[in-house]
Amino acid sequence: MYLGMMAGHHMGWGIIEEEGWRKGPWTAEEDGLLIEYVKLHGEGRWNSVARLAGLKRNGKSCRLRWVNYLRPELKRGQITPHEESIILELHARWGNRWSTIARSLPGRTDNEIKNYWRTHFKKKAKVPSDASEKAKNRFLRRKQFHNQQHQQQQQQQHLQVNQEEVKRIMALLDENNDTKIPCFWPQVKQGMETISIYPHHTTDHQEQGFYYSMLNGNVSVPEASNNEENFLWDGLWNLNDVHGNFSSTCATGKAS
DNA sequence: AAAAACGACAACCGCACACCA
DNA sequence: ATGGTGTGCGGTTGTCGTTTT
Repeated sequence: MYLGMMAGHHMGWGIIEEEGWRKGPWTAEEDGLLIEYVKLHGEGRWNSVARLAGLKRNGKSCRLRWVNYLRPELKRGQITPHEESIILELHARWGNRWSTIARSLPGRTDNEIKNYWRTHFKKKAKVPSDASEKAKNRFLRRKQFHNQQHQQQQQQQHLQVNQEEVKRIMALLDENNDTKIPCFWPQVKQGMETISIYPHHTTDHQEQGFYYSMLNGNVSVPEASNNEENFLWDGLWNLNDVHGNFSSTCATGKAS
């Protein structure tokens, strides 16, 4: 039930609330006023917009319109297959933490991702006996097996990463100013295994260390990651992968 | 051709949290 | 300590266009 619609009176589907706030779809004129406001005053202080910009919209509405639609850095167009795979992987990891997922997809909003998920995957995700559920179970069994093996191994030897290779890759990422975009997290051969490197998002790479994610889903979390969320980076699995082939994922480090 | 169902997207709501006086 | 304000998040709903029956 749409309370605003009941409380206010219609102007098409553009509603004036009793308090005087407009609701419903934004007009081009309102968009223009909001853009002008942000140009002059920057983002934030949304409750001042009505007064300063002459908009009959409350602060929440203004913020939402800006964040989800008017921001210049927003990416338009369809979600790409690559973005889709990231959404799937991060949703498997974090559940409905849309804003967290959105931080890994530059130019996409939490609202957009949420809508996309609901439209494309919610029904599938509800069915517990489908192929992806079976794949997940296979994954968990496999992961458990590898964890047991690696626990023994890691007690004996500390993981030594090819530091030179890591530095080289990080320099490349920096050059491209690309460290926040999970287009490709590089992988480094480490003995028999391939390791994906997730850069820690601070300025000093020397001190931060990196997150490692083994191709086989096993994981070593270095000293630098000391909170719960980092610790959760114990490898990702791909909902798409119904055949049980588990790939290293193109995950991202935390956005700042 | 018309109605129903569906999909995509925009926008609202309630709640929680941070900050400040 | 507390109440007010601003902001962000996740859930939900409404609208509209397209597809299916």
